[in-house]
Amino acid sequence: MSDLIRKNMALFPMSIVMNLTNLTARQIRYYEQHELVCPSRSEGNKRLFSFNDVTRLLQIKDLIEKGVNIAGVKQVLLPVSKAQTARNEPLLADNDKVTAKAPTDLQIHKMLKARLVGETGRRGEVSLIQGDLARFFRK
DNA sequence: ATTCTAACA
DNA sequence: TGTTAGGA
Repeated sequence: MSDLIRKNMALFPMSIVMNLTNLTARQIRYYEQHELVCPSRSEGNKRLFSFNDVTRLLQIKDLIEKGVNIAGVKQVLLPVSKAQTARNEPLLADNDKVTAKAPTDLQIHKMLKARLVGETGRRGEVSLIQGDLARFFRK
């Protein structure tokens, strides 16, 4: 079984994702409304999250904690369509090997992501990012 | 027992 | 965002 399928497979319910991400159910549902994650549904209309969903939620959480609002998060994490997670199709936002289409937007996306999600989290750089980039995310 | 949607003291 | 009512 491919890794991609594994990562997009609908597996866990709300409770599990809550513990995994330390986000409230309210927040998780809210982010879903904003198309930041797209868990599939069970017959009983219960949300079923994939590994990718959890990963994205963790990234969202990270950005929110850094002071980025929904509008900003949407620009860092490309909105995902229902079909992508419901099925086992690749998520554009989760890989680097997506160089075929819209290279310009992708590059811009990666730049913003790199600046906002600095892996080494250098202090002092945060305020600068929030200050200079904030206006692009407002509203 | 869990999760869902909608709505707001 | 928290919380809660009312269902499934």
